[in-house]
Amino acid sequence: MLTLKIIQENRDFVIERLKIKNFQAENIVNQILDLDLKRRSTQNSMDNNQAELNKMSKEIGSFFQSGKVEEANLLKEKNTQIKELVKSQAEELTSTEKQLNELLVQLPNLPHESVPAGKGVDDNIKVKSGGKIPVLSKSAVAHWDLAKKYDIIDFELGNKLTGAGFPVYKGKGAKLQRALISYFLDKAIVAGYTEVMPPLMVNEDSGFGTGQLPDKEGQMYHVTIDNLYLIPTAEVPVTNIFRDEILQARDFPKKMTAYTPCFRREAGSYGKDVRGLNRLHQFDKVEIVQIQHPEKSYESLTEMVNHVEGLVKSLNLPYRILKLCGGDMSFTSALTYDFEVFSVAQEKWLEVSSVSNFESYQANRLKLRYKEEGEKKPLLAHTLNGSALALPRILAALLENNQTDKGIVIPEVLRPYTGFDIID
RNA sequence: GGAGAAAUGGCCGAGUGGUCGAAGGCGCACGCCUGGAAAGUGUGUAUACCUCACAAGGGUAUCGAGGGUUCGAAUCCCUCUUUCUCCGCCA
Repeated sequence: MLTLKIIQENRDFVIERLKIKNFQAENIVNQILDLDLKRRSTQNSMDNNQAELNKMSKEIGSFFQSGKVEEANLLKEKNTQIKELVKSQAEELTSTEKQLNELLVQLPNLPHESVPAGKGVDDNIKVKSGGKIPVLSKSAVAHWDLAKKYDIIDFELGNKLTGAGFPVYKGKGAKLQRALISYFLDKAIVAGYTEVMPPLMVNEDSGFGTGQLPDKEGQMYHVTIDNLYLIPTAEVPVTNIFRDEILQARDFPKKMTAYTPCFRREAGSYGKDVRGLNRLHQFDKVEIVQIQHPEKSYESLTEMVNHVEGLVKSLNLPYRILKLCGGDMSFTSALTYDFEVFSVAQEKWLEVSSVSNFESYQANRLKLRYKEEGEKKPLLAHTLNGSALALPRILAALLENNQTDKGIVIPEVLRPYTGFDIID
């Protein structure tokens, strides 16, 4: 979330910038500023009263020790009144802080100055494209047909075991999944990321830290009996590794990568691009995460974008990179680049990666801070993450784009991992 | 799942009702010492909030979390969480 300080010092600017995200903030901002005023005056008064109480307690103690019981009892009575007052002030403070927090959490992150205005996907800006769109024979079919033809992905079996959106990968299909995961992880490790295998379920605090809770609760599978959430992305557990931490500036950047399955309820997206691998409830993804010094976070963002581009290129997929407009950006992001690959048989661009700088927005929620050499006060770090990459749509594009009369040709870079060069 | 023990600052560890944000040690930072280093030695070393100039200074809170008793709690009581040991179960 945004810090109070930013809102206090840049009230009008905050309101203006959030309009880029199509968010009308004026009302909330005003309420926040009012509540903060109230909070401070309550705190101030309560502290003074508490100080008085503390002083009196010491006096009472010394009265008792010197046997002046009368004086002590007199003070005790006076004490009771102030105590009542402090108690009610404490309650007021708690409730004010709660209200304040509820409002703060409702404000999205400020978009970076370079973020274009826009309503939705059509207003995103193409910053780069590459790769060649292959020309397929007339008999070319979509990946769901290929999956069936070569018996590598079984959607119906997934239906039987679990439900729609939970496919079963079989034979060379399963091996190919594993190959992609290993390949992506190895590339991340070479690029300096430390591999972690995090839990696939997280608690509420973690969900809050990265911004999934409270707003996007409906997107996650909730294990109510233990109050845990299945992760929608490795971003959640991996970024939360650093929750409540104070790092040293010299430790930056922290670079972590993780492969995890991801679970998404995708509530409300029925019938919309859900065919085949396009949108699943469970899918595999390799994620890269960086915790970085605020002055260097945009360098890291570029580095991450380049890393992802390298992956897509190496798979020979036609791709384009989009800079998301304000209307299409996530709540928590300051700047996001999306990667899309072209899936030829469907004739569709499929989003396979989203690389974002959250600046201090998540860090503020996470209490993820760092100390500058020789400085006393901790400052908020910047967090970034990106998919590198999400598997299903990559797989969809690979299957469709690489189909030949003889079978599906495996890209060179994956062959050491698959052990075969064609699916036939 | 059952029984018992425990949870203190970056770490170890003292502290069973008052002057304890907390002894001592280690670590770390800076200084002295040294040709350099080690040893030695001196000083410093949590976080949030309020006041305030995001300075200095002052105040409040925090000894797993939350509540309670008390004029006063790290210290007593209750609830929860976590860890360890033993038993059961088990990949």
